[in-house]
Amino acid sequence: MTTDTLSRAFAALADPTRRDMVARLSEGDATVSQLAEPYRMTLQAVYKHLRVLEEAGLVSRPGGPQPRPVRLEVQAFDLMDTWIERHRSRVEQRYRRLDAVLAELKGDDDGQNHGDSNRSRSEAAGHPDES
Amino acid sequence: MTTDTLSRAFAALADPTRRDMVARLSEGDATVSQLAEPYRMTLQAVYKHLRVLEEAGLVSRPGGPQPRPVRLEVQAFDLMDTWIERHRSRVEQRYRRLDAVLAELKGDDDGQNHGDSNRSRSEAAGHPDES
DNA sequence: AGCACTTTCAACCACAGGGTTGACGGATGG
DNA sequence: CCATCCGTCAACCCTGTGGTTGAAAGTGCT
Repeated sequence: MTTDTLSRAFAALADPTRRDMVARLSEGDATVSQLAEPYRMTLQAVYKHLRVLEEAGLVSRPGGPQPRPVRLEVQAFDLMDTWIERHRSRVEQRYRRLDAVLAELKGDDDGQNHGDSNRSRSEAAGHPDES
Repeated sequence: MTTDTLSRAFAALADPTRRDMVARLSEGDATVSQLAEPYRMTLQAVYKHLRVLEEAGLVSRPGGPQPRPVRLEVQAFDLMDTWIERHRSRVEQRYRRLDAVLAELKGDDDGQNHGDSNRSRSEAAGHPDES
C-alpha cells in the first residue's frame, strides 16, 4: 500500500517465478498466456505475479486490451542498481581506508579490538529515510 | 528454507528497516543494540531482521559472543548486481536491435502493429532455472 | 448472435513474515 | 555472589501473499 517503489521492486524479484518471468521478458515481450505456459500454476496465479511486477514498475502493459503485451521497464532496475551500487561502494571505500590505517600503524597495537572502536555516533541518524 | 540465496537477498532488501540497517552498516560495523537504538521497535524485532540479513548472506557476525559485531558482506550484493545487470543489458541490446530494424525498413509498413508481431516462440523455454 | 479465447476480478485457504511479550544463557562489574 | 546488560530463543498475533476455484468481462471469428 504505502510501500515505496524500491521495496516493491526488491520484493518483486524475491520470487523465483517472477525472476524467471523477468528473464524471459528480457528476451522479448509476451502476452499473459504466453508467459503462463511454462509454469505448472494457474493462469490467474501468473496474472497475479504480473500485477506485482507491474506495481513494482518493473513491467508495463501498453496496447489496447486483447493479446495485451507485457514489456520490461528498465528504469526500475536502475533504481535497485544505484541503491546497491551506492552502499557497495561505501563498504569498499571503508575497506580501503581501513587497509590504509592498518598499513599506517603496521603492527604495534595489540591485535584485539575492544568492541567500542567506533564511538563516532555523531549524527543522530534517527531517520529511517532512503536518502 | 529451500529458498535460494538470490531470493533471500532480494527479500531481505525488500524491507525499509533492513535497507536502513544495511545503509548504516555500510558506514561501519555495529552491535545489535547499537543497530536497534534508532528504531521504535523491540530489540528482538531488530534481531530478527538481522537474522534475515545474515541468512541472506548480506551480513556476517565475526568475533566471540560479547558485543558481537555485525559486518556487511559485499559478495551478496555482487550476486544481485550481476543478476540485475545481466537482464538490464539484455533489454538494452534488444532495444538497440529493434531500433536498427526500425531504421532498416524506415517507414514503409503501416503504422498499425497487428499484435502478433513476435510469433517467434522458437525456444521451448520450459525451464524455470536461474542459469 | 453465438462461440472460443484471453484477460481480469473476487472469494477463499494455507503459510510465511513483521511485530510483540516473556524468559533464559553468558559475560561484565560491583 | 548478585545485579545487570546484551544477545538469543520461543510462543503467539495479525497481516500480506502465493496459490486455488469460479465467474465475469472484452475481443475475434463465422
